[in-house]
Amino acid sequence: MNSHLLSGLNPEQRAAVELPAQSALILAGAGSGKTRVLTTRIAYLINTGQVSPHGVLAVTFTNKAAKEMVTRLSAMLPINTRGMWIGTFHGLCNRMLRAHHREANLPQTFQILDSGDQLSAIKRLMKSMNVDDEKYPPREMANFISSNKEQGLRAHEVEAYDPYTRRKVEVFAEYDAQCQREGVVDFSELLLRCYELLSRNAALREHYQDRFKHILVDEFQDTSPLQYRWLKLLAGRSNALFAVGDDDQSIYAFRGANVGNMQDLLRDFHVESVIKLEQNYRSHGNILDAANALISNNRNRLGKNLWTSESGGEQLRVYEAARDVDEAGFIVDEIKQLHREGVNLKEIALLYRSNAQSRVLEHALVSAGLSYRVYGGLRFFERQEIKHALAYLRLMENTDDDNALLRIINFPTRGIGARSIEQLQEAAKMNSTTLWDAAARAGGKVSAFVALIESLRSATKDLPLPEIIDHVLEHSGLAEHFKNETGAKKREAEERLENLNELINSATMFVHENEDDSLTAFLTHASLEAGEHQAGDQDDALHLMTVHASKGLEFHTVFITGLEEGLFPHQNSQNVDGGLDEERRLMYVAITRARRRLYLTFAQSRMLHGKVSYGMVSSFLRELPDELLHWLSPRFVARKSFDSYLPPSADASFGAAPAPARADAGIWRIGQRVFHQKFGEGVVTGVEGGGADARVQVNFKHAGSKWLALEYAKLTAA
DNA sequence: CGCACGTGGTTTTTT
DNA sequence: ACCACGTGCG
Repeated sequence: MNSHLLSGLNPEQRAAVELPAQSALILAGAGSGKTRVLTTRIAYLINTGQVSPHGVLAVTFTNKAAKEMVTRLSAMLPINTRGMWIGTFHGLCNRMLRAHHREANLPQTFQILDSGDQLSAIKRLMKSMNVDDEKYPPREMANFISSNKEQGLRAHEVEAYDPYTRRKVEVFAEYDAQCQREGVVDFSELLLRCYELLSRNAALREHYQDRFKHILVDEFQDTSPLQYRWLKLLAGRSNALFAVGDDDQSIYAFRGANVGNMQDLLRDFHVESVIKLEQNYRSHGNILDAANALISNNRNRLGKNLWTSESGGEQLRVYEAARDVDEAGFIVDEIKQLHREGVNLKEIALLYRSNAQSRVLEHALVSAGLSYRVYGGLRFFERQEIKHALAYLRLMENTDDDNALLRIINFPTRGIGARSIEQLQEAAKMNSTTLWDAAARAGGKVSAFVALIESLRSATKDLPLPEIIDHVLEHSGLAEHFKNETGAKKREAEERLENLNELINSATMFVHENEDDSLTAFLTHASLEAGEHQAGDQDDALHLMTVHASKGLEFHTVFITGLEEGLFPHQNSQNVDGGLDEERRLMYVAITRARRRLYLTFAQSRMLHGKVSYGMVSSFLRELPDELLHWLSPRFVARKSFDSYLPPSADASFGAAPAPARADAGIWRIGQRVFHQKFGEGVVTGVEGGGADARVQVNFKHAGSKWLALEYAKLTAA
């Protein structure tokens, strides 16, 4: 009965699916059928009676991936996937913590702080602790706390040898105490708390170890140390951990991912079988050859080479533009041509390293009347009006949630000013209570607010979820507030009202799709699934997104734009250990998104932070074999190498584009290798100013990064 | 309380 | 260039 499951799998995929019940690492290259192997493995285990659906735990990073797995599994097996433990790390930890909230020392209705909530909680705390927010930027503090938790560390476990770090540790400790008082947890707390729950409570740990005979992990290269420890704990001595990942696509080290987990897994789980999935079903040969050539420049790889049974296909098309706007113009022309040839717009992606680059592209697309969609902006549950509505609901659920209270105590305005709020905070601090308790004892407008929340709560006690929300919107004054808006803000307010209505719709959907249709469950859903970027695959529109956001997707045609030294690879990666390698993996991800056609474009100059800046072609382009590239810009037709690169002004014959306004920083360009009498070797990382003020920034091998005034500094090309 | 203006920062991001 | 945030005034 498994023949239909296994048919169509190549030998390696099949070997992975049919592995005996032991831990394994599947090195799955881009486009090698990774998700298919993962889901087929689960179906196979269940079908062969090796495990019941009840005994499987499958974990992913995104809700999208989890959903996809469930959908595919349902198509393969006639089982109810609803109760199965398939989800994100955060989703599964949340589930365990809810089930054992007492043991985890949490209220049953604990709420989840998203990154924005976390930041405001930290700001508030720092104010009350009198911490200087110039010396300790709240954002940095949030990072400090989260990254320590991702390492599995509590405040008292952090090594602090200097007063600066010690102060941060104090805030860390106080922050956790504040969250505990308020009955809220942030994202990393969800994981750490769950880890601690399992590690301290032997009975619980053994219960889950007995249950989950097979643990499957997607995108294993993206796991953090804490996530890995959590997996190890659940796997225990005898369960099988089936990890699928690709070290070459590890692009999230900056947020705590640890590729080293792959090596550790081999050692810790005595993995005998590493299976490599190297056959690619996505791209033509030249695209894969380019990807392979590029990534071979990285050291410390587990080693993998993608191949395809398809033909080589086209060469990669390279285009150099004078300015960013010309780059955009070229892209528009090519897209129009492709569209005429019958390629759907939604089969074309424009990728860039950083979000700011979308602006110029968007401008050109609008002028040309091409429809597009930018992926990755603000998400539904992160919109201001939605967060306000949710804050009412959260406060009704859990009055200890100071964050929620502060957000809405004066929104819409009800005459409770900064002064009254300060008094509340002082009173709460004095009596070590929450703001709600302090508010309950206050009079006047504050007590009216307390009464409002209480009346919302009692009036909605027995209502179904969508009606609760409807009632709150109508009686909190939120809907009213936006309805009354006039003048310049009218349109904006109308949109916000629409979004609030959409919130009711999403609650209706939620009730239909979930067994647990409580308010708490919905609020959790809102925190953990910030809302898919509006779907809408129906209309034919171009895809614009960062390279990061493109991971996992594929397109007929891909444009990788802004291939300039300093942009991609990004100059900030220069100072980070292993930074360049991660940038190269990012480029590898970008290249492997393309099925048939790949454009690589760059510009000699572009607007950056409000100034024109000049860059050199990306070193990544130089790492691609010449024979795979087809130069579309005239300049380089006769030239095979970049070594004789000249500033734009030196070549008057270039195209018809107007010459860019020239910086007097002369011939120095970002990415250029230089030599200085005193500081030695370095690379130009910035160019600015003109005339006597012209300066270049150079990152010296030994002397570090410096700004040099060109009038005085003696720089030579190296 | 709310708006106007000034200032600083500006890679990537899911949960 | 652009946006988010904070301060000071009406």
